[in-house]
Formats: sequence, C-alpha cells, structure tokens
Amino acid sequence: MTPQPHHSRGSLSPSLEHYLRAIFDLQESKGYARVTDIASMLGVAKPAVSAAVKTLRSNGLVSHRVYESILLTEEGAKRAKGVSGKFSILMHFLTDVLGVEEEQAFVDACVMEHYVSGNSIDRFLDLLRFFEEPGNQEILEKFHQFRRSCESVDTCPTCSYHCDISVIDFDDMSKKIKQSKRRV
Amino acid sequence: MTPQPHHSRGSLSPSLEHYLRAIFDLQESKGYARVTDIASMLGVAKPAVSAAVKTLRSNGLVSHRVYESILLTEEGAKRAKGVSGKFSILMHFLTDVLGVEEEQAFVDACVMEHYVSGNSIDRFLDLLRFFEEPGNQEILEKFHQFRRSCESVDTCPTCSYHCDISVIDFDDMSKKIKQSKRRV
DNA sequence: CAACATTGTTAAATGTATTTAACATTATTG
DNA sequence: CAATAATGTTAAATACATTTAACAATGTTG
Repeated sequence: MTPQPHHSRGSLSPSLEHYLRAIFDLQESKGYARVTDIASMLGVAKPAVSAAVKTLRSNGLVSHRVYESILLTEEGAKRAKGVSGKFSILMHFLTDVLGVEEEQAFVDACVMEHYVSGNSIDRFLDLLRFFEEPGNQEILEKFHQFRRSCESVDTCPTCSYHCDISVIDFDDMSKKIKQSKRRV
Repeated sequence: MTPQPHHSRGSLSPSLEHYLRAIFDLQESKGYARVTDIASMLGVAKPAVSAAVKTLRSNGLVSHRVYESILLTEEGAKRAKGVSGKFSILMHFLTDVLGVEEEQAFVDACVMEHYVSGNSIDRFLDLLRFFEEPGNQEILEKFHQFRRSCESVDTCPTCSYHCDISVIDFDDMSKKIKQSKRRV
C-alpha cells in the first residue's frame, strides 16, 4: 500500500550480502569496485554481478551509474561492515581457537557470515576474547595439545565425525535437543 | 553419456539435506514419515515436500510409493545420520559451551548443519570434548562467568557485535585474513 | 457403504540466482 | 582518430525451491 522506500531496511539474501562484502573489500583495497573485479573475486559471470548490483542499488546500498564503478552508500557500508565483522570473528575463531586449516576456515566463514545469528557470533567473540585473556592462552595451548593428539583417525574417537559418525555417543548428547525440535 | 546411476553419490542441496534429516527424525520417533508430518515440521506446503521426496527418491535415499509413507534407504539413513550428527554437535556446542539461548541455537544449528564442513565440525567436537574432560569443566565455568559478566551491552566491549560493530578492534584481527582472500 | 475428512499429487505461477550469447559502451593504442 | 581490447548490459534460458488452486486417492464414521 504505502510505497516502499527504496533504501529499505529489510534483510538481504545471503547472496546479496556476499556481493555487498565483496564490494566492501574491494573498496577498502582499491577505493572502488568494478563489475569485473567482483565477478572474478566471487567466481561468477558478469551478468550475475550486474543483476545483484541493480538490486543492491534499488535497496539504497550502493551507488552505481551504468558502466561506471560501484561505491557503497553510508547504509551499504554500515551493513557491509557488519558482515565483514562476522567474517573476521568467525575466521579467527576457526583458525586460532579451533585450529581449522586456513583454506577450509575461509570457506566455512564465508557461508557462516550469512547464516549464523548475530547473537551466536557475539558468543563466538566472547570465547575468542576469553582465550586472549592474560593467563588463558595456556588453556588454549592445552586444547591445541589435546586436539593435536588426535592426528590419526584410527586411534582417536573425537576425530571421526566425517569418517564414521557412529563412533560418537549421541545418546549422551541428545536429551535436551529432542525437546527443542519444535520448529525446523 | 553413461547413464547416471539413480542412487548417485553426489552431494545434496541444503534444502534436500534438511528434508532428509526431518525424515530421519520422524522415522526415529514414529517409525516412518508422512508428507504432512514433514510439511508441518518444516513449515512448508505439502507440494514442496512432494517435490523434495521425489528428488530424494530418484537419488535412492528414500523409498516411497505415491500416497504411502516414506522410509529412508540404507544409504539415505547413512547420510541423514551424518547431518543429524552435525546438528547434535553444533547444538551442544552452541548451548553448552557458548551459552547461546536454546531457541536461537536451534535455528543456527539448523543452518550450520548444512553449510559447515565436516572438518570444522570435527574441531567443534574436539572443543566440546575438551571441556568435558575431567578437570576442565571449571575452565568452562570460568568462561561462563566471563561471559555472564557481560549482560549489559553498554558496559562490555565483547557484547556489542550486532549493536555496534565499530567497537571491535578489527585491525588486530585482520592480518592473516587479508591474505586468505583468494576465493570467496 | 456413502459422505466427509484427511492426505497427497499435479499443474501453473512466482521469485531468486545463475548461465551463455549478443550487443553496447568505454578505454587504449598504433 | 580509427581499430581493437576491455568492460558492462540486456535478453533468453536454466535450475531450484517455493506457493496456491484444483484434483485424486485414501481413511473414517454415521
């Protein structure tokens, strides 16, 4: 009914958020973003970028005159910073705390940044900070030892998730979970 | 060229994986799954379920004669167990370690189960187990205290992610990340 | 067992995100 | 400055996941 303001506050799809972060990163590193940059950065064809930019533009998140370069608006920059921040937290958590290999952590952080709630991200950050506290580094080190002691899938029951799920004692961990299955 | 075997080993879309887990859960709780059960469990319309089941069936993951109930094949059960296991680990980690509120944890685990690599899930499980080790519960308790000390967003810099991302010191956490931006 | 309720399917349409092919614009350079 | 290269857009097609509406099969019960 009431005409929807173009720079709406609604939430973006994961795909559009990802374009937004790519533009943010390019703007940080070279001052602006071009369609081709974005396309090669994200590994998609240029028309996909054109379409995405058009949508972002109609949401008031980027300014872009055809055939020219793309810049974030203030609102766009604000949102992009949010996504980028999530990414940083996740990336750090996965590599520095969990010890996930960097390439893998990157891929995972790139999807989690769009799907995990800000709420949970806050908690990831808490734990990251906890391990950074004076005196707590050694706890992290202790965990890394614990983790490193499990190089072999054959001998360690905790390293078997994607190898053989049946090794894990799920009865032990499924009590409260059962109850929370209301909505999926 | 060569006719693709129907029970292919390719990977499923997040959506189909989610249907698969729903079927798994229903089969566990009542022995079989009906279209209506799945639809109401996932909050989608029945034709969406019909379509998904048809695809799962053509992939050899469920057996289903029209108008009858749906059962996982051996292969389907194997894969569903994998997804379900990821869910359990994530749910536990989010609630018991991070202290994420249960409803929120549930939502997040439901998406992460499809998007996070088995590799990283293994690491989440490691950390979960680490905190369960004799003598380590108190570390977790210490973290929970650290975390609980941050109820107010106004006074605690770690609880501000989705409120004001700018509070976080990203320069500090963006060195190694910069380098890993090859593929997105 | 006929009427009704429940359950499931098909058909048609929508929305989003892609691709390739063809074309348009802009930039470079000989 | 004209030819060529690079960049960007539009158009058309595909794929997937979804919806509503209409219909079909199955089950229940008076």
